[in-house]
Amino acid sequence: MAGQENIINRLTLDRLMQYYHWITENLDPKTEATVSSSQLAKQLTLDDSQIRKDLAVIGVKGQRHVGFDIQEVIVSIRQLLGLSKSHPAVVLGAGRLGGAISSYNGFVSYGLNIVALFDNDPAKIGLMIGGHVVQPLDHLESVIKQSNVLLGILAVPDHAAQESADRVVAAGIRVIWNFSPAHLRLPEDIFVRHERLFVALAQLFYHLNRIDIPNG
Amino acid sequence: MAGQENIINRLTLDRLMQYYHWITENLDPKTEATVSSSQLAKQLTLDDSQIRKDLAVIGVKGQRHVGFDIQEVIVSIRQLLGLSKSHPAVVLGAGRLGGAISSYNGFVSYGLNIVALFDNDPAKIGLMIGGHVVQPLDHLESVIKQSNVLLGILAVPDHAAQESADRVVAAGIRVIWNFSPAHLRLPEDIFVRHERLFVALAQLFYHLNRIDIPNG
DNA sequence: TAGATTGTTAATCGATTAACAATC
DNA sequence: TAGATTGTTAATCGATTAACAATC
Repeated sequence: MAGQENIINRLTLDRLMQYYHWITENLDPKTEATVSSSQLAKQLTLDDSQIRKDLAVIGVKGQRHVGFDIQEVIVSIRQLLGLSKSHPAVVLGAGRLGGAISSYNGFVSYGLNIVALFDNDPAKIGLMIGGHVVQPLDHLESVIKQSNVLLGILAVPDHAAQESADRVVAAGIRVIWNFSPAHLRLPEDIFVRHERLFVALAQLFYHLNRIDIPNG
Repeated sequence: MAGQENIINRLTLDRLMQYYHWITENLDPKTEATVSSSQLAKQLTLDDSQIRKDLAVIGVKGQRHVGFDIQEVIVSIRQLLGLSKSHPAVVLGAGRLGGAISSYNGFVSYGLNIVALFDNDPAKIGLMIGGHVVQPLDHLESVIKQSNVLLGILAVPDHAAQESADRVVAAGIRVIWNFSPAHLRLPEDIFVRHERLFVALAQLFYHLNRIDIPNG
């Protein structure tokens, strides 16, 4: 009874992040105190029941006739995800994508803290990218240990992905954000989120092809 | 009966793209002629029925006792998505992310053809990024018309996203790949794929927090 | 008060997985 | 042939949406 723990699923977590983002970007707690599920639903093109359910999952209670307290929603999501904490991470691959990830302020504002950026290309080592000096991969293990890093971000080429993943896991990484197209094979207890940007092309091209021939 | 058209859904399209990628990266049609659904399923951690169903959707027939002809699978997916065609696209936003998208060879190899990269920052205009000269937004409409561009890629800051989207749509864009966190409001007939990278942080942090306190 | 909104259950929808006959 | 594999239907699972009593 006590150890019963509900793992919140991916879709719910993604939506909660969207709620948080929209509220903090668009509502001013000084002028508005509450937000209703139908208001949020309209803005994000979602069903209002969905929003009430998601908020119920994390224990946020609304007030009938009024809506949800903005501050309570913000604080609850922030606590659930630890958005006020600093989450140290390492980035592997100092190409354009790795550089973009390392220097994107949108991530920083949520608490992502890139502590180091690695590459094995001697030409890149020593370069300054988004406030980070590119370091050789030799330093990987010591940096991970020293900063207690648990999150690894892979922005390496396809062929280097599995090897990079194995190496960061061996060094103590427990969560991986994989931007490479490769399907990684890792121990069960390592959590991996695949970004797989290239698969989007399937949907984009499919829709483009259907537009090209509008004589149906 | 004739006009009956099955729209293939997002999940199926994404998986087909994964099949295509894995097969072309890992199998050599010279040495192996077929691949079985269970083989693919094992490699991609999917259910084998799923794969047979997806291939049935696009009309690929396997051979009982043997599997699916690799060439047939490749050709069918390539034709469905038009992976051999060139798909012209414009990128808005020449920051690090826009630059990464514009210069990523993985996309080019599938037929994505970035014809222009735009920014409104005078300091960036004229710069060469991944083989593209950064152009001022003034050129947007003429480039879209001249090259018959139907695909727009948004890599602009949150606050500029809606305005950028409206502008490319007005110029003739029909499909949008949105990398900004903003929720875009656009006409029904415009297809939008949201990438929303920041929502991934919710899941990553949630899992990190659960690791931090392993005394459950 | 009347109207608006939550909280929650039930209904629906859709996607995934299991199962197995067909068959090479 | 026996074993392997497809093709497809049925079963299951899970997520979304509808509905509405509770109520401020």
